[in-house]
Amino acid sequence: MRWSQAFIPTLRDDPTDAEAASHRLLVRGGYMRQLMSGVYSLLPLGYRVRSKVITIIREELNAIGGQELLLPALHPREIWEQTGRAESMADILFTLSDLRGGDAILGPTHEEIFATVATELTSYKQLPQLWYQIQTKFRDEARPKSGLLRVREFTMKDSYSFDVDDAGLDQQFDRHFAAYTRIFERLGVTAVAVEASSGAMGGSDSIEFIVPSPAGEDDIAHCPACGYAANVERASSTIPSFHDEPGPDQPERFPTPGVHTIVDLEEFEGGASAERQIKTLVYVLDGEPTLVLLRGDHELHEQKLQDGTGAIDIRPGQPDEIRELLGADAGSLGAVGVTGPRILADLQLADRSNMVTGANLDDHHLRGVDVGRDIAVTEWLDLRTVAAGEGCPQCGEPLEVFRGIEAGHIFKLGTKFSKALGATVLNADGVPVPLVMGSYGIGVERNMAAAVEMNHDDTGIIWPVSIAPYEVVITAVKVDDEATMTVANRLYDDLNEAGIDVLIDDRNERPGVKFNDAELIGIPYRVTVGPRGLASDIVELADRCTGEKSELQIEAAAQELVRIVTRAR
RNA sequence: CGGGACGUAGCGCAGCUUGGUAGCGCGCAUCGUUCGGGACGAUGAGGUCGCCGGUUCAAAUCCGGCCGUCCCGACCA
Repeated sequence: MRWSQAFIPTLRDDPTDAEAASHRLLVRGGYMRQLMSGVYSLLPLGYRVRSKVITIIREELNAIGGQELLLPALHPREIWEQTGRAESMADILFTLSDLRGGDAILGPTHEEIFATVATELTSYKQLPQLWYQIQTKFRDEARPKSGLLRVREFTMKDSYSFDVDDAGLDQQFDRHFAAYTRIFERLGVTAVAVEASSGAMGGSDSIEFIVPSPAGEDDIAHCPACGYAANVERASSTIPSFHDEPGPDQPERFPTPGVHTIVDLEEFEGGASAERQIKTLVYVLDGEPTLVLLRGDHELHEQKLQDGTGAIDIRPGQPDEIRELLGADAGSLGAVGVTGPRILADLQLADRSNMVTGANLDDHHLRGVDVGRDIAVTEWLDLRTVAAGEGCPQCGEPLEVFRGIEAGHIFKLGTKFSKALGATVLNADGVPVPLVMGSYGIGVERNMAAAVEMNHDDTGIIWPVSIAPYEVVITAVKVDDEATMTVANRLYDDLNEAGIDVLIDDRNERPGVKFNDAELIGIPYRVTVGPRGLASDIVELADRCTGEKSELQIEAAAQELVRIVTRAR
């Protein structure tokens, strides 16, 4: 491509509304433009990167036996009602109606539709099957952000596996794990595999691939010693057990005027340290008020609450709901003697005694509470948020917590969707069994952004060769110098012929402008052709990643570049 | 959905307090001089001041409503 003919609208200034590095650089480098919140147009450079990402994904999926197909983005609402997700995912569904008055949904993911197609499978002999597509998803995110990292319309590679039993699913899951590992390697992003919550997907097991980055939105608990890694939505940890002094035979109520928080009670004369307090929260789970208990210094993780209870709709109770339920305001709540609502308690409260909690009477608390004796716990769950420094659940060494971008997610779905939609086959015994499904997703544009987050500097993007829009840029220093253009054009032709993606900067601009643009858009190799080098029969090679410069003999330049680029791919 | 900020030329911004001809830098076009790390001079083109309504002789500016965008939080694959 000749830069003079290309549409590469680079900007001198950073766009003000772009915070994340990938957002800022992709806009400034002329890769994309925003159309509306969370919706972007990919310009020629952006489209080239996207195509390369897709090619890599496609190659790796084909390598594990995936069959590519294409399903609609427009779905009838009824199918989504059959699995209950019209309701459970309602807040992110784009919905529309057609001329017949029917309701339609723009697909946010495709489990329902793949399962529908899979109803045509009839025998275990046809299994396993692995189908995938590379297709546009629509999710009406409450808060799109950070350019391509969190958008409302995006391309996803989603694959779905169908097996007759769990053993088959496990195999397909493991194959995807390996394929994903190769994909991220080839994309030039380091992704860490972590245990994750399945969220709205349901199913038994799921693994996220997380690219460490402060621009991400997921917190990962990681053990440097043994390699344990889990999203905090799911991570557990060990903490020292707490030794309780013996307490009274029954709880004692005492006045605590003005005490409304854990900290207040710690500082209150006759109060207790946070470790000795029981925090009582009121949540409404699918319309049902529920008490949630944790140790005073522990934070609830709502995803754990949702996963642990299977609730679809989950929210903190309103002040009036709390008062109606317990007869007191937040700050004086407790579960002692409460019998109506469900009481969910964090595991760390088990066997604790002589603790302090609210008395369900404003400005009063109870001391000497023995959890097992005094509170009618309905269910014990892991509800607390893991914190850095706590013990690894596998080896006990201190955990680290880091931020990252969810670059991919693979799920063992089980039979949730096949049962709901009637996708069954006959097994070897002639008995109809629901297909055992897995689903596996990678966000294409999100991975482009993740690659930029990981690979950039002050002057611009540093693309991995594998997904760079062009592998080589030839910078012709002086376009009205005949010798320069002869050499530059010949090199351009030779590289093109050798199958190298090459861009020649033949614009009539000053060299500084060209160098800066080349670095901004992040082409891995820049070859400078100009009178200065030509005088000694050389062109200059600059490596965008290392910053190193070297000289190439003109006659050997094309061959040498082909060798370098081919090796780096 | 809660909190905060912003909307004026392709991009980055000033002007608004105190109402009166819409400005600056970059970019763009033409010409000239330049040319190995974002040149210089000259001459130009380009704007329903987010939208609707109100006040006023007069609104980018004051008032009301709406829309849009970003950031923090909540939520989310």
